[in-house]
Amino acid sequence: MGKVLVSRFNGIITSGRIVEVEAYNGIIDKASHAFGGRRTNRNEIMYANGGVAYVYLCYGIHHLFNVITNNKETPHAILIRALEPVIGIDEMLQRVGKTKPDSYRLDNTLTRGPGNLSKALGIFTFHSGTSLGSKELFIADDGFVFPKKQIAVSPRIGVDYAGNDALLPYRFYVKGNPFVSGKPK
DNA sequence: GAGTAGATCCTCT
DNA sequence: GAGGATCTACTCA
Repeated sequence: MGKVLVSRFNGIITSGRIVEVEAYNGIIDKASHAFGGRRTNRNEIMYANGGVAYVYLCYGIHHLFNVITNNKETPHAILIRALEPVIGIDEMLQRVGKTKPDSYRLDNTLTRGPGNLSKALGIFTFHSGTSLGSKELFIADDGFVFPKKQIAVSPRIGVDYAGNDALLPYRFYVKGNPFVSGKPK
């Protein structure tokens, strides 16, 4: 949280500050693809050493971007759910297909929600497995931190099928930030 | 403003 | 052959 996710494809730089994330707690988390130690072609990446990207297609439309966080054989992941745009806003708008020349700089749907932010940064499934130490895709730390008071916790979104695990407080977000998905309070 | 359907395709059973 | 870590637009009130 508070760090900056940067993509640099074809010399075009786009980046955004991370304002909303969800944790997926490995093999004991029903909402995780790795629940019960499941291991498939798709989620094989989750069992790799931390620091790589895990991207997959959801509902046939949306690319969801995760960061693998733990050691080899321990499939923990963080889903990046929302960014606050920093660099390359025009580029991102083009990728999303938004025009709105009048008020587009205030458009907070650009990187709001996991599907949108992946599209905005130009991240697709073939980036799955990319190291976040690469020059194309990485997370930068510019020293900025959100005050603890601004960080809120809640259950995760869109994981109702996971039973009790859907209630776990694994979602973290910046209070009042307009790019956070879900309903503002 | 709230609630719901439709999009759309890869992955696993 | 079914369903999903989602989003948008449209309906109805």
